[in-house]
Amino acid sequence: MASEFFDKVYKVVRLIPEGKVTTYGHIARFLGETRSARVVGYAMNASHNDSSIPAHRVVNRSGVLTGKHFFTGSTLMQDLLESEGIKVIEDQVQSFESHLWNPIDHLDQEPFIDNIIG
DNA sequence: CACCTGACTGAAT
DNA sequence: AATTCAGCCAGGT
Repeated sequence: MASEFFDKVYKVVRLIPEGKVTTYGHIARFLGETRSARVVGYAMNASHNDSSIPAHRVVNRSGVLTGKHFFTGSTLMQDLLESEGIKVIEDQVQSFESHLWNPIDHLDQEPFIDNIIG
């Protein structure tokens, strides 16, 4: 059962393009809850069952795959990212900033984002 | 019903 | 520069 906040988190995560990643903090900030980054992570945990949510594209602010332990197998999260063209070494996304997709940067370009904030 | 914990982060010390 | 603290939400004990 997802709260309104969780629901928004899921919608944002689903918008992350292939080959891109974003962070818990960016999502939280985008939703106007800068300090709820932790809850974003918790939302991902809660959404663990929903395969439509590309949780592997969400990493922490350093580009580290903090949530990989929650994926089946020890390297699935990394494999998924690498299959999208993102190189990962020791749980750390390489060229992290160049792969970073910040939803806030797309506020003007992505009309459907308005639906999320609603 | 009170307390603890967790895929985090920015500010304060 | 490194470490600690507080804040956020939901679910479990």
